[in-house]
Amino acid sequence: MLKITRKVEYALIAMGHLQQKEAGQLVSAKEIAEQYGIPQELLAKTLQKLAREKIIQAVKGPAGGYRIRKDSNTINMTRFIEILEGPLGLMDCYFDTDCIQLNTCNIRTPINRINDSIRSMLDQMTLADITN
Amino acid sequence: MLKITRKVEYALIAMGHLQQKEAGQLVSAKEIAEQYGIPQELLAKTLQKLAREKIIQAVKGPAGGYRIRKDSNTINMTRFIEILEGPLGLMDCYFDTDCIQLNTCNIRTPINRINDSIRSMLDQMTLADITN
DNA sequence: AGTATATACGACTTAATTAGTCGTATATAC
DNA sequence: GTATATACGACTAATTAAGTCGTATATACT
Repeated sequence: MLKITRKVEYALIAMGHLQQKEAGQLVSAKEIAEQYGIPQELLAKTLQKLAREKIIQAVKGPAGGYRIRKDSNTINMTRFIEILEGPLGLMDCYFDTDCIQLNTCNIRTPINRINDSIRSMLDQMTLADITN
Repeated sequence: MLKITRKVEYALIAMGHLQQKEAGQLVSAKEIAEQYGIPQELLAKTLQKLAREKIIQAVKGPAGGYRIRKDSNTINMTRFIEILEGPLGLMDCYFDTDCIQLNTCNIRTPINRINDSIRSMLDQMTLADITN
């Protein structure tokens, strides 16, 4: 509980790695996977998601790979996590409002307050804060 | 991801319910389970854990049940959650230090900083903040 | 043109965690 | 002694996360 998934973990490791490279330098998923001992295909899929959302840039073909964008490290952690894992909330009713217990539930409001706290914390945190 | 488990959810609902009762009044797991439409046995087990840790007081026998203690609502959320779910950290390496990747891992420190932020937030939050 | 290597991506399988159930023991009020 | 409540470990079911596979596409290089 309250754990980050491997997808996010691997993605952060990769972002950290990419940011250490000189601007414009391409690194393949394979290279990163090997260096950190993580499953290549899984890492590839998460990097593809990030590329789709324009967090990083992908280049196909041999000698291709991924590279950082100018604004890559200004993205906040809420967005980053939600790209990879979907909606970020302590309970589903933070997004879905079709809970049967909604009327009797006596903790929805306070839980959502915690939620907001965590979210705003992650909102204010950029990738640069993590990977630098 | 970053979700609270049902155990904690149910426990919070129950605590909220107990706190609404007058001091010393006993409420059975069955009664709470029925009122909020949650599985009785599961709720019972979580309340037992809380009783074992002296968060609430249990009374056996017919007309028995659980009741709030004087200091029940001064407990902080980190402790409350950890009683029910065990160690609370975004990554296992926050507690276990036997990760193979520890040496190559480039995100351990920053992740732990986030961890500390979330923990201290939950540390400063008492049960009363949630259930009142 | 053909080959090697990279991303792209959906479908699938396996592993791990969470949720919920069951059986049995114990305490106690009536 | 019976009914009802907590106590608690063992078990099963359901859900989610982790990882794999197959296939398509782009492209640099020979």
